[in-house]
Amino acid sequence: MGIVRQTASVRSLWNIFEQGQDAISVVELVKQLKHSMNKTTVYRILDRLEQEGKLHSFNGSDGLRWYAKCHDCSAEKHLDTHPHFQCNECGKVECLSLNIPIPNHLNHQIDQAQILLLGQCDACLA
Amino acid sequence: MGIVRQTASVRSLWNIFEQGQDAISVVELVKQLKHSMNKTTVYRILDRLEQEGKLHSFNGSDGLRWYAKCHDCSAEKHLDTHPHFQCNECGKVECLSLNIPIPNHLNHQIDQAQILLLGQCDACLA
DNA sequence: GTTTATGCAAATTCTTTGCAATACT
DNA sequence: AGTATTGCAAAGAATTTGCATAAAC
Repeated sequence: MGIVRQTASVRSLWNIFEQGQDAISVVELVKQLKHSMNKTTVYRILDRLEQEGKLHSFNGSDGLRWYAKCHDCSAEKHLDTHPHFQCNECGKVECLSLNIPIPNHLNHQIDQAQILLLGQCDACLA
Repeated sequence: MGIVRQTASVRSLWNIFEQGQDAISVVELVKQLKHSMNKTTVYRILDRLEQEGKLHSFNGSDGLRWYAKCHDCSAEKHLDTHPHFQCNECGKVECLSLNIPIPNHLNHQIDQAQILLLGQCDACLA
């Protein structure tokens, strides 16, 4: 795993991403890992995994920081413009695998895009 | 269902939006209005103005809540998809007046879009 | 006069920091 | 051995809440 050492904590945390839903808030992770590691450690591991390009983070509409496994964003060549969908009711966040075209004639240098779509998920609609 | 009253505080706060840049963080507003009203009041007025449709809010990459005057979003008919641009260096946020097309074949009910573009503003590039 | 707005202080919640101790390679 | 990682406690920062008072309609 490169610079990031293979500690038990890192494996526990990564495991959650391998098995669970694709986007999880830090708060939720801290809650789930409460008995196996300190919350500070959770924050720090997430930081490292993001720097390594294994995860990407964004801010939910709830003001929390969310992390998700990187799919195409690891390429790093082009601007990653896949949106995240957050349910207004249950708060769950989901990565959507598609590309939202961003016009490039804006006279701004754009390095990153955070696209958050808010609505209701199928479960909450039913 | 209460009405929004025209108080001196509301006018002071609104004044900042009329004169200043189009997007301001709550923290900045609290700082600017420190001597004329309590920070709790700032939060509450912003809340009301947003409910009235005069302002819209979104979360910056800094984790802060930002507010901006509504332009087209007041129409409320269609999905407002104008992006906000935040400079990674100075942190300033700007509303960009354009429409980012969101595909509607996603099988999600989408009520709102928060599009945050990150990069460097002209001032910081120079 | 009734209802909404405000101030103040305190509480909550999320995140970061410092430092000594521990575990990885 | 050397360096990255962790735990813990404490600090910081943003936002919310409860309640009594004040101001708007």
